[in-house]
Amino acid sequence: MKSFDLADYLPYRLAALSERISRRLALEYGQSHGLSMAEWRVLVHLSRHSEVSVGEICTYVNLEKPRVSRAVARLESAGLVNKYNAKDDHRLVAISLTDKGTDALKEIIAAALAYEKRLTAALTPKDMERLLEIAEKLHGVLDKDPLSMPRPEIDRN
Amino acid sequence: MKSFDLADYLPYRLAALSERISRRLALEYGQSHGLSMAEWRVLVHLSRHSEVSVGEICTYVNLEKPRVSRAVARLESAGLVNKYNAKDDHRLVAISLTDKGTDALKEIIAAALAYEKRLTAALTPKDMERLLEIAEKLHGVLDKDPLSMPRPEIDRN
DNA sequence: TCAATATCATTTCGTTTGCAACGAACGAAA
DNA sequence: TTTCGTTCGTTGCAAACGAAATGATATTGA
Repeated sequence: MKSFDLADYLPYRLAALSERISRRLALEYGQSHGLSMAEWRVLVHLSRHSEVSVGEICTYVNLEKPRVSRAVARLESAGLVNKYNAKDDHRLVAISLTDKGTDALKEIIAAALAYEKRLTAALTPKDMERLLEIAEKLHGVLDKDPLSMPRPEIDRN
Repeated sequence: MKSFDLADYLPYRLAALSERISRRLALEYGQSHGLSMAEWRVLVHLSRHSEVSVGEICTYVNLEKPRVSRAVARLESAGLVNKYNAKDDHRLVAISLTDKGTDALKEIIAAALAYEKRLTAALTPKDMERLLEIAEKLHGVLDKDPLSMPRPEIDRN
């Protein structure tokens, strides 16, 4: 039997690190505002785009459609977003932040940025540059692999 | 409102990359042998350790106890592992690979290593070294954060 | 020795997840 | 206009998930 150690396996290492970071980050928007990761990502997208559809949010925040749909529903009943029918195309939906959502997001973004700062403070600028460069190389491999899921729109270059 | 782009947010970037890799990898052990990620990790641990308990697997493969317990149950009914009561301490369970499990694992490990090779082929040795170094720095930040989950045993440098 | 406490694996229970099916609304072609 | 195929968002459903409860065994301390 070939020797195989999870601890040295790149996909595992990345997953473990990423999960550890994500779970810690989830406390920032979870404990303070009771949001899930999906809800947090939806809000973030809305901070930059208004009157957007569920589908657009999906491609941008890299989540499945049912998940975004349910996240939006919860955000709506929490009063953080508005949801209308799109004027021109009645299949689509037009989602926007409410004032309450805007206020909540302001706080959460501040917390999220502060948390990111704590992480990146341990890295040199060169580290950061290299990390993104390496990530790009790995994405490049997956891009050429037809069995891989498409690269998230947001993560192009 | 402060500008905030998910695309530039380190925790998101890591999560997106890691998930893309994990999902592609899952095809290797999923389509060929019908295994879940939890089952795959359990098998991997068993390739190096015999007569282990559920708890030990947990700390090593970084999964919650119910998840490992169920993974082991499925692996057992698939005939890939044996599960006895530990000789000395009857609360513990002693899990080992069967011959069938050993054979399956041999194939899966080969596929997993081949897949990893495709990824790392895009990286220089220096890249790899730097990536691990950066990961270590990020873990270091989390280690000092009491709100963060404990670092996976396996990932201690 | 015998409670009281701790540890281990499993199971229970409520929630979340994603695939697939669905109905509604659009666009194209006849 | 009508019909067919497509694209929306939502929902049904079964599987997976994790926190907490459970039951079984060990260990500790009186």
